[in-house]
Formats: sequence, structure tokens, C-alpha cells
Amino acid sequence: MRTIDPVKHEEKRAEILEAAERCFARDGFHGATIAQICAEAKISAGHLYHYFASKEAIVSAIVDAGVEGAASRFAELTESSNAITALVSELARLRALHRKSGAGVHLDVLAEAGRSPAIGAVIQESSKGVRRLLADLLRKGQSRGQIDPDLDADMAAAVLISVNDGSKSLLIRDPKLDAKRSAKAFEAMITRFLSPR
Amino acid sequence: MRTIDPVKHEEKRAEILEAAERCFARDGFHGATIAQICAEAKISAGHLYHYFASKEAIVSAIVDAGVEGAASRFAELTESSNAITALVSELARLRALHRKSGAGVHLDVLAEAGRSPAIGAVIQESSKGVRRLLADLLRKGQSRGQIDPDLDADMAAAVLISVNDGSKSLLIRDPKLDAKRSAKAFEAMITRFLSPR
Amino acid sequence: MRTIDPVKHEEKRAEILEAAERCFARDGFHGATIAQICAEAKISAGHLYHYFASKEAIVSAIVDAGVEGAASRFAELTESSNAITALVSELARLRALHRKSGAGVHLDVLAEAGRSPAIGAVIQESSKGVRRLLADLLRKGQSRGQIDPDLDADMAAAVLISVNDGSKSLLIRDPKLDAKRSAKAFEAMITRFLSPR
Amino acid sequence: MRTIDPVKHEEKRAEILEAAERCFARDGFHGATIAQICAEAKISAGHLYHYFASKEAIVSAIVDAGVEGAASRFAELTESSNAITALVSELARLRALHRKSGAGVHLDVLAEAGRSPAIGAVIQESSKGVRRLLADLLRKGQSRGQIDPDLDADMAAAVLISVNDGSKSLLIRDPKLDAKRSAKAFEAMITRFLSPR
DNA sequence: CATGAATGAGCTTTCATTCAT
DNA sequence: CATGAATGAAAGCTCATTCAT
Repeated sequence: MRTIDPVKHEEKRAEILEAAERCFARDGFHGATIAQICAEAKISAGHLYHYFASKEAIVSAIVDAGVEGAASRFAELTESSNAITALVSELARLRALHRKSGAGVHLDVLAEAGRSPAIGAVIQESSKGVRRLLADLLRKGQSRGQIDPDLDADMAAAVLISVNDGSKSLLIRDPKLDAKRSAKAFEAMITRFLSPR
Repeated sequence: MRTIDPVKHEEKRAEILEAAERCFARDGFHGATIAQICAEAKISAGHLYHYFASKEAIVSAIVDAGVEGAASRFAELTESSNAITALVSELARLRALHRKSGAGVHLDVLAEAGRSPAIGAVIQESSKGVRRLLADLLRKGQSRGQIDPDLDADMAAAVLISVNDGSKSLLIRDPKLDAKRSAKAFEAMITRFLSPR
Repeated sequence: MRTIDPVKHEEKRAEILEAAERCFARDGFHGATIAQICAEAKISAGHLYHYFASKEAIVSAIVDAGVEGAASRFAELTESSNAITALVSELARLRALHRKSGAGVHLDVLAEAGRSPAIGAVIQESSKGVRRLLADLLRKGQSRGQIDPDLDADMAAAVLISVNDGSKSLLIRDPKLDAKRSAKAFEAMITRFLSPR
Repeated sequence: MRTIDPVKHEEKRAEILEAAERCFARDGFHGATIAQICAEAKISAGHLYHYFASKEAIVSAIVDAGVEGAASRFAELTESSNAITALVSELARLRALHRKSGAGVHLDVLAEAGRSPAIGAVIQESSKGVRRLLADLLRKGQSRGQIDPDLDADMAAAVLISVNDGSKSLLIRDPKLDAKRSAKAFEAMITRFLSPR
């Protein structure tokens, strides 16, 4: 009975996930092929299916991992003294992140979620989680008097998430866009949106 | 003895474009097939290539057509007495439009533009045009005292376009989202962003 | 508007069907591959799908063609003066046929029909037709006093079809089986089964 | 220090065989996978290969086991006072058996035997054994005056086996076939075939 | 202008089998 | 004895594009 380490299994899974992430970032959900992902992860084509049931399942896993990341970051944000500046810089951080790794996947996955019920469900579940966390954050800001108490926290959270989604298009529409000036404009919008009047 | 009627040619082109738009909206850029588009346009597969050199060329043409539409709408907006409410309602109109026809293509095309240089170039050209029009609109609002004169009009235009892009994700992330409440949140954000202080 | 001959289309379809039949006979339903069939029919892999929607659809078409053949042969049998000898020799003819072309497909398709609803439906429909034809034949024999009037014509037809199915196993179970002696045994069984007492 | 217990080994082999039989009955020879069989037998994929050299070897073993079963049943039949009714009810028993467990495998294996030399050899060997047993039974009936002495016992045995094979197709061709009426038709055919004139 | 037959590379996925542990 | 990770060939099928008619 030599049942082998489930830890190793998880590690391999994570390796494949990282490989897939790189491929999706480079070529998009449809552009990236299983063969590429396997090559990147240095496993055989067939073996990938010991870890993931389908290409879609890989995307699901990536998205799921994203929620957990968001949760931990939001937990930190709650600690910060100024809710708005914290949020503004978090959004800036996300923009910078995608400036490096390519925003394609993010939009690709969203578009795919609009069509594939499987991925759609994953995205909706994930969004619900993130939105709740973000709304809590906003409400905390409201109770501290840092954020306009008249705002509908839940909807403001949804809008902020969509603003983040939209920011993925900035560099696609203008790759030479001045980072500082655009950051300033975003900051202005968010700050004015959330500040008490 | 067969003279080419350039008018008829353009009409056919437009018909195909509309058919393609319906297909892309339904199934996305990758999901829609040439065969589907041909069926929808009621022409043969081979014949489509008399009008468009490739699938990408169809997308390019659709995007190009989008700029012209935006131009004429913005021209109308310039006439309106209140620049901000006009803008807010235009953005609301676009959201409503996509609520019906599916936002998938919009995001799909953006994602594709991030990868394919061909489509990327088209999107960038188109974005430049729309952004200039929008920035002009904003500057006009500033000169009339309706919009905060301290705003960087050019960047604000870029941000507003990206806000519009992001709004495509709203219903994907939560298909049951309350339309009125979310519209109100958007309105608040745009209004506060642009209003003189 | 050069709509091309639907006749040519049918001819090509028939060619592919014949090629497929050869492949199925050689390697069975699962053993034969689309690639083999295409090679045998001298067309490309993709082109086959202009004529048949799937591998299963090819089997369906083959089975359907079989019913038509059976119908025309049964029509001839009705003319013959002695119903029983006619039937006996028809069954012998079918055994001889499969002695040449391999009985594998026949059993393969039946087995597949027991599992795949798609093929099952085709086989059931086809069987219904053949059985009705055969039962009519038997009833005609009964009215002429050549066949035992006490027999349940419909069930006898079903049993005879199953006897034919079973005869496909004869050579598989013993490739060296003496053809004449086994034919005689079959003849005895059928004759005694159907003859008036 | 680890001595192999040949009894345990045989028990495990039998367990796997039963599991495989269930899988083959459900999904056919090609449809059933090694993974399924292993799951059903609650062993690992690799371990199965300690007991059977290949998927074909499993089929061989199942077929072999079938002969032994037939031998013991035929031994009982020899005891019965009326050879024909005993045979008729044995065939009915086999039909009823397959009505429950699915006849697919039987036909599947026969079809496979027509192609694979390995399985073909096993089936031929097994058939030879069963046929000899059955022929002996018939000859015993002849010597007792219960069966037509003019019949070629050996060929009659072959034909009866093929009738049994063919009966597997009855329900596939018509799943709603009336069991009693069809049983009666079979009974009539067998009885008239074998009875002295 | 217009058709649709034809291509062929490429896709995701499956699965019997092997082997290090 | 026993596991399950790993392989890799091959399967069915799709689709943008070309071309003879």
C-alpha cells in the first residue's frame, strides 16, 4: 500500500497551472494549445489529463486561484488607515501587473465566460466572492467616514471591479499611453467617486 | 461586358458585415465560423473571399465601421446643452445596447487586439479617432464651464473609453445585476469625475 | 448561379460508402478509422465531413442501403412458386455473401446498436421494415398452403432474421466448417420450422 | 520471504474477471476501458497487469470460463428425461440471461474474433469444446429415440450454437419484442428441427 | 459573379501499457 | 504485491482558405 504523496500531486498541478498561465498570457485561451501547455510544463499531452479534466478546467483553476489572491490582498487593505488611497494604489498595482504580463487573458476569459456556461459559472462565483470582499471594504470605509456614506457599497464594488476590467484595455488601445498621466486620471475618478462630498 | 457596380458591391459588403456582426456577437471571434457567417449572409463560402481577404479583415472592417458610428453620435452630443448628462446617457445607451446583443465580441476583439498585430493596429487607429473626438467633447464642456477645467481632457477621454470597455464585464460577472442600481453607480462615478468642484 | 449537379454529390457519397464498407468489413466499426476510409475513398479527411456528419452517420447510411436491398430481393421472392425453398436459398445466399466479405461488420453493427442510441435507432427502424416484408412473405406462403398456417408469421419473421444474424457466427466459430453439410442442417431447420405439418 | 499464495492469486484473478465482465456487458469490448475495469475491481491500473498480460487476455479468460460453465450445464441436461425440452429451455434460459445483462459483449466478442487472430483462436477452441458437448447430447437423444436419427448431430450442434448467437440480436432489433411470443416461435423452430418425423 | 468541392494542418481528448517507487 | 505517474500514438472532427467550374 504505497499511496503516494498527495503533496507531490498538488505541486505538479501548480506547475502545470503556471505553465498554462504563461501560455494563455502569450496566446489567449483559444490561441494556446494543450500541446504548448504540455511542452511548457514538460509533461506529455496525455498526462495533463491526470490533473485536469479539460482545457476549461485549467481556466477554472486559474480563476479560482485568482480569487484567493484577491482575498488576501483585500484583507491587507482593510488594515490601511486611508481606505481610498489604499484602493487607488491597489488598482494601480493591478494595472502595472498587467502591463507586464499582458492583459489578453483577463479579457479573453471574460469574453469566454460570456459564452461558455462552464467558465461563466466559475467567473460568476469568483466575482461574487471578490465583490463581497470589496463591498465590505467600502462599508468599513463608510463607517470610518472616509467614504461617502450615501454610496451603494455593493454597486460601487461592482463598478470598481468593472473599472479594473476596463483598465485592461488601456494599453491595448494605446500601447504608448503615458503611464503617469493615465494613473492620475484614474486616481481622480476613483477618489472623486468615493470621497464624501 | 460585365461592369462592376461599385454601389452593389458596397451593399453586399455591408450585408456580410452585418451578418458577421450577428455571428460574432453570438459566438465570439473564435467561435463564429466562416461557414456560419456565409449562411447568415446567404452567400457561399468562396464568395465571401471576393469581399474580404480573411476573417481578420472582417473584424477590421467591423471595428472601422464602429468609429464612424461613434463620430456621428459624438457630433450630436456636442450639440447638447449639458455635456455631462449627455455623456452619462450615451454610456448608459452603450451598456443597454450590449445588454441585448451580447458583450462578448467587444472583449473578444480587445483581447485579440492585444495579440494580433493586424487587429491591434486597427483597434489602435480606431481608438485614437474616438479618443480625439471624446477629448474634444470634454474640452468643449470645459470651455462652457460644465466640466472641471483642471481635468486632463485627453486622459479623461482614455479613461472613459476604458470605463466603457469595463462595463461590458458587468453582466458577465453577474447576469442578474440590477440594471437601475448599477446605472446609478456609474452615473455617480462619471458625474463626480467630470464635474467642476 | 452555377448550382452544381446533385447527381455528382450522390455519386461521391456512394463512393465513400463503398470505401467505408470495405474498411468496416476489414477492421470493424471501431477498428476502421476515418483516415483509412478517406484513403480508400481517395479524399481528404476533412472532405468526408461534407458528405457525412460523423462516423456513425456513415454506418446509418450503410444500414439504410441494406434495407433497400432486402426490400427488392424480397419482392422477387414473393414471385417464386415455392415460398420455403426460395427463403432457404435466400438465407444460403446471404451466408455465402458474408463468407466472402467477412461477417464482422454485421455483428459489429448489431453490438454497437445495443449500446449507441443513434445506431440503435437506425437498426431498429431498418429491422422493422425488413421484418414486415418478411412477415408478408410468410403470410403469402400461408395463404397458398405452402407454410404452416398455425405459425405466428410476425414472430417467425423475427426469428428468421435472428437466425440469419446468428449464421454470421458459423465461420467465426469454425473457419473450416464444411459448407455443404452446414447448409443442409440450416435447410432442414428452416424447412421443418415453416412446413405445414 | 514473501511466498506467493496461489489460491489468493486465483481469487483475485476471478474478481478481476467478474469486474471486467460487468464492464464489457455495459460498454462492450472497445467501450470498456482498463481504467473502468480497475475501478470496478478496486485495484490500480498497473496491478491489473500482474494478472493479465493485456486487454485481450482478459477476454480470452472470460471466454474460457464460459466453456467450463457450458460443460457443467450440458452435463445436467444429459440427465434430463426429455432431451428436446431440456435444450429448448436451456436456450430460453440463455436468452433470458442476456435480456438482463445485455447481449452486446457476446456479439462484440464474436465480431472481434472474426478479426483478431488471438481472440479468434480462443473462440474457435471454446466453440469446438461446446459443440462437441452439444453434439454428444444430441446423439444421446438420438439413441433414446427422442431426436431425429437422420440429423447430422455435429452440424445440428453448430446450427444450434449459431441460433443462440443470433438470438442475441432479437432485442437489439426490437427492444419491445414480446418475450413470450418470441419464445414460442423459437421453441417451435427447435422442436420441429430436432423431433423425429 | 458565384458556387461548393476540396484540402490538410491542427485541435482536444482517450487509452493501453510501462515503470519507478 | 501494489501504486499511480507518465507516456505517446492515434482517434474523430473542425475550419480557414483555395480553386475548378
